[in-house]
Amino acid sequence: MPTPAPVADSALMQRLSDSLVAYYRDFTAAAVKEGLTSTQANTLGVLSRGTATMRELATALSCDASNVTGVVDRLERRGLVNREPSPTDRRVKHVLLTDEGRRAITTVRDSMLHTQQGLASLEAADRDALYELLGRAFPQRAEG
Amino acid sequence: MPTPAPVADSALMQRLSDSLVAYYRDFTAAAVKEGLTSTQANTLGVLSRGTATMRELATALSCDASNVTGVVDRLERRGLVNREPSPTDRRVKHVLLTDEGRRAITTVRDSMLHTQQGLASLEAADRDALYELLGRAFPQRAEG
DNA sequence: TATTGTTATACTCTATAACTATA
DNA sequence: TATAGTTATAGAGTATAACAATA
Repeated sequence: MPTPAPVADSALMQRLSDSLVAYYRDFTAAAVKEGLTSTQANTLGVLSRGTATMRELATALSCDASNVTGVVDRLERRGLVNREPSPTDRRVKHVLLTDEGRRAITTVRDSMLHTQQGLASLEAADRDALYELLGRAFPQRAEG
Repeated sequence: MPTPAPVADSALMQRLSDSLVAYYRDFTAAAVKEGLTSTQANTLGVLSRGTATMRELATALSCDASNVTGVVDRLERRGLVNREPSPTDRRVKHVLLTDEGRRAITTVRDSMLHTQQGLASLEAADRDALYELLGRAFPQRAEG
């Protein structure tokens, strides 16, 4: 047989699911080591890309805005984020990562050993290819 | 410059995170359309590969065994799974997908349009490459 | 009128600890 | 003694609906 049969769509979907489960397990375990839930760590991850309003956080976290209040409450109580009023719209609050919050999310990422080892097992060209393929298969939606 | 600079590890981690978030969002939305939580749909997905004991479900779902009782309770109440006693060990219960449960998880998978469209936008050779790279980056652990 | 953030409420998910039945 | 599954409990995540303040 000159060429192997193409991967069935369902097999690729299944492998994506398996990869997600493995990644999420690694991420959650790393978060727990820092005393964080996966939602809390995910929130810090969003904020590590830049300040966001409560509303923007809800969008990024794919959850209702009412949930963000509690999540940010708990993070703020632990000194990992701050709420600051918007200077231009008194309804809006900006959420910022504190230095301690930035340290926490960095530690979480550095603790994802399974994922890091898996990626490190690929050659540089293969990592580039994976990066490229993921970018095409999961194009990021335009934001705000 | 003859060759492009290799993708930074942090950039690849970030893209992996973004891609899996997009996948998970699609999966959760598809589950909600079927009246399922993501945990419930994930449980049906595990069972679609074959029967599992309560203990095996806990391992596959990466959660404590005590949680599985409630998750399976709710699925069973809706007729999506059944519990059957093991013929060889009276402590053990096997969880089976019903026809309705199999229909539900199939519908969920068929409803993941964003993911399907993303994958369909790749050529066959690229889908094969993605399948292969994910398999190497996230090798599945040996199971019981 | 519409939007931002919050509160109240109810359900689900999750871990820990203690328990029963069985091996 | 150890294991499978359950129950009790408490904390966290989630959606819906209603609300006050602001635009």
